[in-house]
This record gives sequence, structure tokens and C-alpha cells, in this order.
Amino acid sequence: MGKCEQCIIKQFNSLKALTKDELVRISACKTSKTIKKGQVIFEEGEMLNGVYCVKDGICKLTKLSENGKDQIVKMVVKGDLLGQRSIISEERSNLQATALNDMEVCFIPKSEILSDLQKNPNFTFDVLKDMAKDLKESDDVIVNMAQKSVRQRLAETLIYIHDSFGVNPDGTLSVLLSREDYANIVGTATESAIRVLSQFKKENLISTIGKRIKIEDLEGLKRVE
Amino acid sequence: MGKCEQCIIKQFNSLKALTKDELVRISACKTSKTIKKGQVIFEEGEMLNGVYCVKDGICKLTKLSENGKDQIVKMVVKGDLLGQRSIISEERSNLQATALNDMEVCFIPKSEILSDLQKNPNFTFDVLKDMAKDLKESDDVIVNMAQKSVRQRLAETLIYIHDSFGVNPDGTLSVLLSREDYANIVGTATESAIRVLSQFKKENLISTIGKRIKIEDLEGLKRVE
DNA sequence: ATTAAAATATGATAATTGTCATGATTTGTT
DNA sequence: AACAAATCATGACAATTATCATATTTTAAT
Repeated sequence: MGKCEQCIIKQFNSLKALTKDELVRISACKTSKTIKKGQVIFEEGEMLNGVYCVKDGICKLTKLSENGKDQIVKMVVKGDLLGQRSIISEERSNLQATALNDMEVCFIPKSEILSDLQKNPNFTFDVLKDMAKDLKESDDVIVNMAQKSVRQRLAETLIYIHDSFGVNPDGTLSVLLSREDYANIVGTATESAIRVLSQFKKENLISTIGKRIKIEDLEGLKRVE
Repeated sequence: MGKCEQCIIKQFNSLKALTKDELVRISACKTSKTIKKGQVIFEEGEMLNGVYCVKDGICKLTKLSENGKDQIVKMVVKGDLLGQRSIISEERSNLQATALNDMEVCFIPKSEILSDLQKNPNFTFDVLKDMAKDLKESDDVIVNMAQKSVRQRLAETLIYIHDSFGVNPDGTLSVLLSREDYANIVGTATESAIRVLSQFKKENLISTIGKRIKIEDLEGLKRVE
């Protein structure tokens, strides 16, 4: 099993603020897991016993709305930590995490994280910074949800996925989301999302190969109102 | 000027995690301010030089959307800290803060807060917990915005304001918001907010005295779909 | 007290989005 | 390869929400 001290991934998250000693100790008690596409990592309401460090793959964080629909609140990428919030507030998770890809993650027990938070102010401060960033992003999402049209939100989602996760050799978005996923990011009915995507296609903003999507006119998408 | 060591307000925020020494030092460099209703405490894009501890009054945190409308992202109450996020990320504020009441606040310089964050892990951890709570609330707001109707969101807003800020002797909500404010919380057009309030009135869920609102049927409001 | 400005209210209408029905296509399984 | 199940797609229509116009009421300033 890999050693945390030598793992490159930690450069992308708060674990980089840990000392070598602390990393060695974490390395000794962590477990590596492979998670298959579609598999649920943890459920809403579940008590988490630790945090996950995402070594590879992507997952979605969703919350079930009263109307029975899942809302995708955030996408978690290679390098991100998963579940810190629940550990810090000592509460059950308010979100469900589901793999969108095959994933490689390391599970670090709660006790280890909490003791490091107690002992290493640099680490705590780094987690704090991370959360401040998340919070700012949440503000943006709230404003977008409240003030922008479905058309605009979907255009921005496509751009976000393009910019954050990149494209395959054929130019299609490398993250394959279902139309339902798109709807659940944007906060609309699946049919509406499909309809808007069809419009985008007619307007030559995107093209599709099967269910894969290729952005044909990024600037055009940015101009969508 | 009051002394932080003796101030009751700090029980409601992370400052309670500071030691007596640290509080004495803060007390020495803090400044008290009175802010009039409607006054802007800080603007979007402004560089904050410290955090505010709200001793009395309420303010709204807004973000200007591209369509020129203000979205109210959060309400800040007596006991809350204001501006920690910008200080922690060392970024300009992403939100504007505007007093909804006459307010009493204490301004604590950035340097003091940052040094306490460096030195006192309990304090940092408490700020972290606070932010974790904010983040969870943001998730809820996102889901509500995405999945619920204007009618539902407005009903919930009325309940939230009722429960969080209480009522006057005559039963009207003690926080006086304009119809535009309500629209900017819910994320809808002012006319739509007004219209829904009128409906609620017709359905005897609320009554109005001038622009003041009184909840007549709390249970009914909770059932709104 | 008078008046102007701002906020609230309501109607008419258009635009957006949701819902239900139905078919086509894709995917996964045997 | 054949089939069932899931996903994608589109039409028709209903419901929700936005926009513009225009009163009415409230607030603030003189």
C-alpha cells in the first residue's frame, strides 16, 4: 500500500499541511479502497468514521429534496477530501456521495484526523481555508440558482465540466453524466435539461456522440442568456 | 468602552474559545461602531481589515447577480461574526453587508484575529465548526432554490424570520423587510413576491399592518406546497 | 400639512418551466 | 444476437414565474 508521505495527491488538499510524522501515522492506519462507478460511498444521514482522500476519479455530492429529486450540490475531484464537514461538526452526513467514475480513495479514520486537528494549527488553518473557499463557491451557486435561467445554468454547467475535468481525445467531455445528472445539477426536470441540450445542439453550441457531449462553441455557450 | 472578557455576546460565537489573555488583547485594539439601518457595512469586492462581532441588530449579506439584482445569501444576527471568511482566505469580500436595523458592532483588526488563529487551536477549531455549519446551511439553501416553488420558498422564509427573530408585541414580525428584500431572499421578481404575499393574505395564512407582516397560521404556512 | 418620491398592489400578457404521454435509442444481460 | 430495461427525445399542454403597465398607499422631505 502506498505511503502518504510520498503521495503526490496530498499537494492538492489540506493534508499537505501535516508533518512527516503525522503523515507516517496516517499512512499506518489508512485503508485504500476501489469504488466502482455508480457505487454509493456514503449516504445522507450516515455517520462517517473518517474522511476520504480522492486519489482518482470523480464523485457527486447529492441531497434528496422533499419532492423526491436528488440535487447535486457539488462535484468532488481527484485531490479533494471528502467528509471533513461531518467529521468536524460530529454530525451525520447531510449529503450522499456517489462515484461518477471508477475511483481510488484512501480512507483515514476520524480519530486520526481529529487528533491532527487538535495538534497541528497549520493543518486546521488549511482545512479552514478550504472550507472558506467552498463557502464562497456555495454563495455563487445560490445566486445562480436564484437568478439565472435553466438555459443559462446548463450552459455554465457544461463550461464548468469542460474546464474542470477536460475532454477525451475526440473532444467529448471526459466526465460522462446522464441527462438526469445534468438536470440535478441545474435543478430542473430531466425533460427540461434534455430539451435545452437539444436546443444547444440545434444552435451548434454543442454536438453529441451517443450520450457524450462535445462543446463546439465555447464562446457561444458563455454568451447564452 | 466595554471589555471583551466580560462581554456576553461572545458566548454565541467562536470568540468564546479565546483565552482571557487573548480577549484582553482584543479588547485593547477593538473599536465599537454604531451602524444605522440601511447603512452598508462593507461592499462586495472590498478588502476587509478585520471582522465584526455583532452585538445588536441584524444585517443582510447580498451578492449582486449579473442581471443586476441583489441576492440575499444570508442573514447575520446578534452574536454572529461577520467577515471571517474574507480574512481567512485573504480575499476581497464576495458579499455586501447592509444593516437591516440599527446595529451595534465591534470591529476587531485582522492582525489580531489571524494571530489568534495561529496560536490557539481551540479558536481555529471553533471557527471551523462554525463554517461547517454555514456550509451545511448553504447546501439546504441550494436545494431549496433548485427544487421548491416561489410560494414554498416564501412561506419558509416567513417561518424562518418568525422563528429566528421573533415578533413584536402586536404579533408582527420584528424584522421589517421590504417586499423587495423578500424577493431577494427567495430569488424572484419583487412583483411575484408581493403577489404571493397577497395570496397568503387571502388564504388567511398571514395578515398585514402597513408593510408589517403577521403570521396568522404557522401550521398552514408549513403545509404550503 | 403638502407634495414628491418610494414602496406596495394588481391586471394583462408573455416567457419559462414542469408534467404527462409516447416513441426512439442505447445499454446491459443472457 | 436477442431481449428487456434504462435512458434519451419530443410533442402537447398546464402551471409557474417574469415583465410591463398602471393604480394605490406609504414614507419622507419641505
